[in-house]
Amino acid sequence: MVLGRRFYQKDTLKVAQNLLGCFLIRQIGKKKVKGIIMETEAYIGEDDLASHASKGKTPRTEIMYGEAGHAYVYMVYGVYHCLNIVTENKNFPAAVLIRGVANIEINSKSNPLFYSPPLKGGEDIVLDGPGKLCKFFKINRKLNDWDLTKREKLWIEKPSGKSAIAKKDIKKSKRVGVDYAGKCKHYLWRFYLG
DNA sequence: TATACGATCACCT
DNA sequence: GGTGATCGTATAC
Repeated sequence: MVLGRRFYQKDTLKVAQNLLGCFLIRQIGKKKVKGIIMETEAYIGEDDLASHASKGKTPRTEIMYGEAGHAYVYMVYGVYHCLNIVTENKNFPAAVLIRGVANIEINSKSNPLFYSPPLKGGEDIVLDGPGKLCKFFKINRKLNDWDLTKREKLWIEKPSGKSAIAKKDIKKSKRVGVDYAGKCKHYLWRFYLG
């Protein structure tokens, strides 16, 4: 079942945790890649000094001020892309960064369709880090502002049945790479499984 | 127009 | 553990 608009319109910290265990799905033509979301981070509001929106609305960050359920894709260090999903209401800049995905499945036995990083094959693949993740899923700036509720190209599905993720299985920690964010760097807004 | 820097990763020691 | 790659943004001039 595809996650709809309402799923993303909730409190960002909730959405970040609810996304754990869901499937991130990328389709290009008939080729499909699917993985379980293992790690997320929340970026909330202009008061969050770690967020790109802390400096206000710009052409780059305006996506975060837009409708929930859209992708915010940006480039870091001139090399890697990061995938975020916009949350909460319009005009409030918030998003969830997808940092880690595991148990990758590819629905084609022939040739690696997607870029194959030097990882172990099969379903043991773990993409730890937004850069690797985006390389593998072929996520780039063309998908910036993409609507994830459309079930095309890129979307997220809930596992069938009740979510098996128990609260106790969700671990929290400080976010990564935000030492410059003052008091905000202490926030435990990174969530992960395992 | 120019400059500084970062929500990272791979490779080195 | 430390560093270099590398480029889109924001900011300053």
